[in-house]
Amino acid sequence: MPQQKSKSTKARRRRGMNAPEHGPPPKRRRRLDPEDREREIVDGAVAFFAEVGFDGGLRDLATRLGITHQNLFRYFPTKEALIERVYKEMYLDRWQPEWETVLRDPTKPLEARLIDFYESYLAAIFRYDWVRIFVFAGLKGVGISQRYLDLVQKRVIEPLAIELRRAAGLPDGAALSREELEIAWGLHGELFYLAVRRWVYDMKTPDHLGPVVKAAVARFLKGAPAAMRALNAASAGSERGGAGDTPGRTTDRRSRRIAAPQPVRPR
Amino acid sequence: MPQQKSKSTKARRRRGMNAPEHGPPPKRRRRLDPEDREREIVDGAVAFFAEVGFDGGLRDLATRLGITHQNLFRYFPTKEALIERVYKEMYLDRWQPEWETVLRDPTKPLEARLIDFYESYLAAIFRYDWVRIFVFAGLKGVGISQRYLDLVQKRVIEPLAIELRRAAGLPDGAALSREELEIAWGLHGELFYLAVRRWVYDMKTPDHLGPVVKAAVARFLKGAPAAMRALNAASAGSERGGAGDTPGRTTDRRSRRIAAPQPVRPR
DNA sequence: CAATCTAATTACCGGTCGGTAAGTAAATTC
DNA sequence: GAATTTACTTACCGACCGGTAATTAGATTG
Repeated sequence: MPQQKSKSTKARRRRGMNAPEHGPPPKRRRRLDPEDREREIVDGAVAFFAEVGFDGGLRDLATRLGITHQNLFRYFPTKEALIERVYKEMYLDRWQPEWETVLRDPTKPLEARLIDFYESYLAAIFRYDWVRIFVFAGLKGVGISQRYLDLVQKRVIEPLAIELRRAAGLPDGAALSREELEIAWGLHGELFYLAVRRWVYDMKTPDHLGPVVKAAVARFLKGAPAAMRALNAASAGSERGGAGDTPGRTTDRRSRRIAAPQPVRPR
Repeated sequence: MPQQKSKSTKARRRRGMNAPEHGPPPKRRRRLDPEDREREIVDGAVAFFAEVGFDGGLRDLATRLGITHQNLFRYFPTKEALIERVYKEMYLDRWQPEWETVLRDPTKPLEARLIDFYESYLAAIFRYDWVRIFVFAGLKGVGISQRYLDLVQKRVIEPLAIELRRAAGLPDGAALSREELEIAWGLHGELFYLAVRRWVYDMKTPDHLGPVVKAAVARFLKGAPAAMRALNAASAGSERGGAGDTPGRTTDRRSRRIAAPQPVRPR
């Protein structure tokens, strides 16, 4: 790691041009402050790998940045290290802890909480870079995206499932079954798939997410509590008919719990 | 195209061993009938590219098949041609026209139709190979996966949206708005995202899809017709607020139809 | 201005990629 | 059995990959 130099000279930095200079490279050699250059490299790498995937060549990336590919090695010892940095920027540094509190805020109705959460969440991830890199990483089998989804499950899906239980008037406390989690994943999946359609398959999608989120949440909440109740069908019948037409298999539900040893109780 | 030989000798084919021989390659040279070899190559390519993506090397693929990579060129003039063949097998040849009729069958209630359709559809696509190649192809920007999704929209999503209109007691005939389509995409996306969680992110998902499909459809139908009605809010009041809180734009909704040009990739 | 420091470069390496050309061997035919 | 056909292989090519080593040049300092 050659960066982070004397630090006494750090004050008088900041030259003029910092734009990535996409066009024809200036003949004159640009000598940047290491942290500026590193910033450019990381940002460029995010955009580059999002577009072509992690098999993209370092020479191509360097060309986009207006530098030679060797210069990359001054900042990252290996391609893998650069990719790790991209992951970090995308998934570790961008998780907002408030999300977890918004979902549990008892002063607001569940519908408002879900709308607030998903509007904020989508504002963070509904982007070309984020979605595509996330999918690339998943296909590559990189552990970080799997761990990210585990985080989503623990901090979003499980709390939401518990709220749904409450909204359905069901007793709390028992571990969440896989089927209960699947209900909560439904809303999440619907919205994420919208992002995939947009950024992976380049389909036309609504311009503004707000109305879509509101509609999806409202629709979701109209069916989800009843579905939770249907899972725990031992107690009460469905409230409007229609959904309860496949009543079987709900008796042994308690037997196949999720493996999670820890009680999902929010901290 | 070297295959498809004299055809007069086609009758006396079929040697013994046809298994892909995954283990140590037999020292003796296997001389296969061209169509058998081609079948092995295509099947092997599907499995191989599904695993590592289309950047996987032909030498690796050939090694798995127990042949040399040159032999591949006897059957496919270029790597791209092989990949095209994989697409064809996966997406063109596996579409079942009955799907389109099942959805419109007027003798069954909509819920039963949706359950039948999605159980059949998922039985076809909820597979490691299919899902991963579909996602790989989308990221690569290959036209075929985009065209496939256009097909899905035309043959599944649009008919479903029309059925939802009917179920909501709305007048038929007018062109479908983007928002109406988005409702129908919701169910589809929820189920496809389940496949992505399973085959791309290697998460635990329910073992049997039947109950999941039934639950998702039932839940969906509890909210979707109301959402359709909320979109055409001019007629009746929404039954619980929420979705209709951006009431403007519903009047000129007819003006921005699906054909809208929409700026691609604003970024 | 020369001296210094170091960001960024040119030059190069072994390995692998998709693809070509020539040779080899397994089946068929007589 | 010998001749023939052709499925398959070995040998090789230029281009490009990630990565190393030596060199150049832009800014700062005296």
